[in-house]
Amino acid sequence: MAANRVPNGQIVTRFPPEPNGYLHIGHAKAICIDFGMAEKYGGRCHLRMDDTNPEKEDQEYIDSIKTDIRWLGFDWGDYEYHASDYYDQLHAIAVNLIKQGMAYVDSLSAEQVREYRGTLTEPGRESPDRNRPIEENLKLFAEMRQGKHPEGSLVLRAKLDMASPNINMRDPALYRIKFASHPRTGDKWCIYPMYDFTHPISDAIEGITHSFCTLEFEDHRPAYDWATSIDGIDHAPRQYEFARLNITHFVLSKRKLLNLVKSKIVGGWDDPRMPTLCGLRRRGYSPESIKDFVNRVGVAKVESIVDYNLLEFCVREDLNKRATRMMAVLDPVKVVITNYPEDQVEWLLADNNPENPAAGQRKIPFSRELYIEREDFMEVPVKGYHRLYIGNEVRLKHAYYITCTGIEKDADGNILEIRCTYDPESKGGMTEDGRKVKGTSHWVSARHAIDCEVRLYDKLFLVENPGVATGNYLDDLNPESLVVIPEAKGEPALLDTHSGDYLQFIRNGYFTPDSKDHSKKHPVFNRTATLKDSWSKKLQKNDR
RNA sequence: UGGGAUGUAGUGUAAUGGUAACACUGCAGAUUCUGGUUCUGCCUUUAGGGGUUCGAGUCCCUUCAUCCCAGCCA
Repeated sequence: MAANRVPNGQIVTRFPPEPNGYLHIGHAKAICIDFGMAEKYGGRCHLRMDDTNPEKEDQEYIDSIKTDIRWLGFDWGDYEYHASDYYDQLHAIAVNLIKQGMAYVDSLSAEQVREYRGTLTEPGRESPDRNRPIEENLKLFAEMRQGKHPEGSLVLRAKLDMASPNINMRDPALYRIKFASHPRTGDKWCIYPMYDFTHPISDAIEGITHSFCTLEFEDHRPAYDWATSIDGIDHAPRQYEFARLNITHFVLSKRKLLNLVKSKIVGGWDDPRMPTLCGLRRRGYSPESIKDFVNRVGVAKVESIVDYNLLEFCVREDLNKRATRMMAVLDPVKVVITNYPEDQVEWLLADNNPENPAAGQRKIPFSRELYIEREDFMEVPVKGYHRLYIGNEVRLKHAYYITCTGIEKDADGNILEIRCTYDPESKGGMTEDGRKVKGTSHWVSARHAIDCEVRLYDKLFLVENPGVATGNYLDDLNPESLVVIPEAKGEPALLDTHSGDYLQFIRNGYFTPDSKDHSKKHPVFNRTATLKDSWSKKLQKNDR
């Protein structure tokens, strides 16, 4: 995109987050564009904190933003800036503007400014202060800086065009008074520059060539072009707009995300159901899957809503390649292999990842009493069911073929244990005679099993566009977005997993140890995504 | 009713004025020691109407639809 505009091919971009919230997947799109363009054309990308509103901004956010960008795999090198680095320069430029009669101090109240601005269809009127003498402007502006005037009493405005059809050009505010302490400049300033003034000039100072931003800034481009053409600014970056990322079943507005956190609907910014980068990370998403997703979505100027399915496809595709396969039983029922020696234990070999032989193998213990998934047995099998039922033979993954001979129930009819026999010839999961066994179940040896907590995460919202039909996105919350299984049974090797590991619990989905709560003493696994499940789909169809 | 943008399968994104395509979803089937993976096939597209042209998704006119803008937020 327009890289040929730069003579030596050196393009310079910037990612300019406002540190007033955590980065989410929508920002990931911007990051991929800003850093990606620079990478692609052999340029560089600056990280610049757009910190011009001390009331909303916080060091906590600054730190998290840097962590998240690095996690995604991007590096701004030494090019780390803050809009607040330019406060002195910005101030000098403003003073010059006043001297040239191009800016004035306005004493209209905020309400009055609004009235004078006119409406979308009617032009505005000029402020009575618009022609205040330059000397007076200079004096007042100096006093503003010295803290001699209360917040809201005065504002510095550019003298542009009150009749402009573009409201952003009707004498935009350049500086406002705020007696707020800034995370970086402390109490040095009590006047702070506005976005339309700060952003373009910061871009110019840094030698940015391509300033990418979202569509809503399109209307600000004339203001951007004005600010970068102020006398003394010798570099003219150009602004390009692209559409924001929207994803079905998600909300991506800072306000709504903040509300989810504050109202404790989720556990925090890094709750695995949040679309924040820290949330997705804790959920078990790899940075590669997120970047792949963003690349597949593409860049355009049409407002669009991407199907959540595409995101899930991207994680699954990536995790399928890299996740270590393990076995865990979430809803255990006991299986007793009646012809297997009481005290015998065999350590069977299992592939860590069939998609990647280099991942090696590990050993899992097999014994007479096992757990399998409750839904892997049916007393009265439905049509097409090829798992365990009385008389049927199935394979225990990596182990043996077993045939169900009977079950034992309690007084209420609950299945207590399933009795089976095994075929010693089928060790490793196959036989010489090549007979077909359709069903394969995962399992865990009862005496070797470890107890673990498993957190089953699902979409936070039930509908594609939360709030659109109901009027309130909170009405569309999925009550089952988190289902906790306090005591799942897992194979022993699960004890050796760590935060950041990508796992697949065979036939159950992709999981990762929780970065906050997981420990050897109390293993906790978060479900990143389910496996595709054509069987339950088929069942549902048969029900209808 | 001011200004700025945008309309291509269900979704997202491509197509020097020259056969409308790719991915996801959905559906059907094959393979499989995960009902996963993999593979095969199918469904469905240029907002409407005019015009220019041998030929239009692309150029022109027009209509319609959608989004953004009236912070001393970014």
